[in-house]
Amino acid sequence: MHNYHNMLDHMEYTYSAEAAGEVETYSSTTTAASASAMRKKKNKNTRRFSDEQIKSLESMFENETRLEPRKKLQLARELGLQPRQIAIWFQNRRARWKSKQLERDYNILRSNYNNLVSKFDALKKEKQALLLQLQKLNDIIQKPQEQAQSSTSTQVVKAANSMDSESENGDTIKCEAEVKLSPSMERSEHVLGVLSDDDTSIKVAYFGMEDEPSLLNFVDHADGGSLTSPEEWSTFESDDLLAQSTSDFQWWDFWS
DNA sequence: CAGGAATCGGCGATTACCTCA
DNA sequence: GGTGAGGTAATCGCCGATTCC
Repeated sequence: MHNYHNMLDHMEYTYSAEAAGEVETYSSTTTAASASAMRKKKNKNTRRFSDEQIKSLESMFENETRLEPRKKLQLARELGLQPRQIAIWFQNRRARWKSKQLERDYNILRSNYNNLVSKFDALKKEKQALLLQLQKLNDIIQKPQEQAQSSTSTQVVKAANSMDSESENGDTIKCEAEVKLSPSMERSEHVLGVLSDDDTSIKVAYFGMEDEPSLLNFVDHADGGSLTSPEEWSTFESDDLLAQSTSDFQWWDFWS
């Protein structure tokens, strides 16, 4: 709509070849066809900026990536270039910087991602080791209880028998049997909890949580590794979700 | 004061040309 | 010497912000 201002800008443009004496100023009355012809001629006259010019432009760019109009005019005078050329150079320079920055950002992201992947793998292995350790502990605890339970059952049978035969003393014998039975039954419920795949439920169900903090500590630091710190765990709230994503779909595959 | 036209400068995409392997 | 790739100055078309009337 109102883009012609750019056309005017471009047409009134005078190029660096002017420095060599061939000043060419395009007027706003130039037709499109002749402008095209002149552009071709202009392009033939196009020369790269000198090292000194580039050096000045670069040092200016280091200070500020966008030039104020006044500074642009001043720099143009100093370097013997047109203000438009200065503006274009800064424009192209910003584009190059942005492109490089994108590349740098990409490399940083890729590096972070690789770190996360290796941490995740380490955590998976650690979890497997802990589960294995837990299972072994469970087996160790379960065996003596089974023995105790079988001996208690024998006593209960005996007690029941004696209750039948000695009904006048039955009350004391009956109480003794109940006291011996109940702890082992409760323990067997906890043992069932160990078989769950959920770590939190394991801790709560098996160790009774706050009741036995020493045991919890033992589990948390079983490997002695630094990966078990709360900060590290916070991003992995659901192992199952991550495990699913790794088995069903390698979501990072698109990088490679 | 509101609103449309004009101006300015920036950006992304692209072109034209040059240099170099 | 021809050629393709990469770099860079410049162009084009568009947009948002600001100024002018």
